[in-house]
Amino acid sequence: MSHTYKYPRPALTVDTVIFGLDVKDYTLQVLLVERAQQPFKGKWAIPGGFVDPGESVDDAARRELEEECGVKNVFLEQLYTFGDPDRDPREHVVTIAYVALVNINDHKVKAGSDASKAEWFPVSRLPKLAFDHRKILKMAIERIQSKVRYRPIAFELLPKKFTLTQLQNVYETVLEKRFDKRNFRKKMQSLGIIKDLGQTQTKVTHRAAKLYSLDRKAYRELEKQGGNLGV
Amino acid sequence: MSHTYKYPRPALTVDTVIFGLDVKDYTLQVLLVERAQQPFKGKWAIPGGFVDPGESVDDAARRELEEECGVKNVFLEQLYTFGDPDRDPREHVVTIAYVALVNINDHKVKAGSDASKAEWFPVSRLPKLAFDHRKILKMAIERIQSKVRYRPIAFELLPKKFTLTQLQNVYETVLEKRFDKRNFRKKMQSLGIIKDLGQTQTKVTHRAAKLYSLDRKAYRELEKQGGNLGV
DNA sequence: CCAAAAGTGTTGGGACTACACCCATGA
DNA sequence: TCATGGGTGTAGTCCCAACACTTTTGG
Repeated sequence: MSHTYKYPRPALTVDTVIFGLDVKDYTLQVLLVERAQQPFKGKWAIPGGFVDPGESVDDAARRELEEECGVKNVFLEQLYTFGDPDRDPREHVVTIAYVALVNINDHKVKAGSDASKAEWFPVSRLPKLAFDHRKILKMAIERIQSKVRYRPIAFELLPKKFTLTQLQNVYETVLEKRFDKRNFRKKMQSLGIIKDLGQTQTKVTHRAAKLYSLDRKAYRELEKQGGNLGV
Repeated sequence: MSHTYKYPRPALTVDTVIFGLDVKDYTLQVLLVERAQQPFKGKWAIPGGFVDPGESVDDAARRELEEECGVKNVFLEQLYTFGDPDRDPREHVVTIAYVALVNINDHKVKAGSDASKAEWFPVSRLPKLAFDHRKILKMAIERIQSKVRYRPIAFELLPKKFTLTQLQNVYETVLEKRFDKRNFRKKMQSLGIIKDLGQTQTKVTHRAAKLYSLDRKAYRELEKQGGNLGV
């Protein structure tokens, strides 16, 4: 079956830049797929696919992310729409790019469900990319870094109960920057968005750390006042 | 002539939220067009149109803006892509929204070039809008306000030579907020992005104000350091 | 000399930075 | 008792907000 329109239409795809956080070795990584076909056969690319008509583009991105990574309910947001007519040599393909952030340790090697193979790359050592994907990725890195300063996405990557050191590690990894431990703790505590659970770690070979959880209600309050996290 | 594709494709449009600044009465306004056809006949809408294949979506937005408003080289940037399948009752239409900012006094009544009539509305008194345009407009207002804090778009709305009071008026109008005159001046001067031209106003019935111009080189320096304007 | 807008300096408080040491735990 | 990471307080600096009066100009 085919589809006929009065005027020509560009094709529409969704591409999702999936960032994975490896808190263990302080690296921010990206999931890329190797292209099995021309054009750019053998080059690495940001995973993506066509938007099914009748499907919202947000849903297309969520579907894509789940197929690729098997995750739901992670940070996922629209980045930008790239619409140069020559970004794909075959025809005019407009792509709506999304950014996602997942905990890499939960999604280790997880090959793509289609024919292509998928692999994590540290953002500091990227391979050659297909299409205009280098440009998309550059914008995605800027976005994820600025986003983490304003929204509590760092918390999404941690277990419900976490220590302040774990939280600090997430920030340091995404922002590729170290913070002073004392100042970081003071800042987080003064924001009033984390709750001391009155519990501690167990089975650690050193002083057990206190456990905290995100106080979502307080967070939403802060958010309303345009609150950034000041990190 | 018609166009046939193997898989169905959503239609793709560009809608541009055109903000006009009226420095005289401190209002931020939006240019809307009245719809001549169904659906939403008689309702007001954000001006827009289809993306011609082979045309970049940025170019489509620039073309749209020039047709609608007769302006070039003003602030214009992509806002967000809206892709719910039911946002248009006829079929799945994905729209890439843009935001523009022009000086309303240069573009007074300027009716749209197509059949519909165009009118400026203060953002505080908007009519009923077609489609999901209320949602688009809300996001556009947030964007223009946050943008003006980070980028020197205020300067685009002023003549090459301007006074500090004029500059302050632009900020106050877009942000719908008043600033302390002394602090505003100190801030702007300390940023080092404006040059004192050593000239003054003429033909004013009060003390003549000094004239300044934007120092674009210094501005780009500041921009590199992620510099926001702190207003 | 009056009206109208231009122009300017100081002070207090809050937030950030930088910095070094003691504490609890299990091996 | 040692190794490991957890946990804390203070002082200096900078930036911001708040605030009122004098100056220049043309009418």
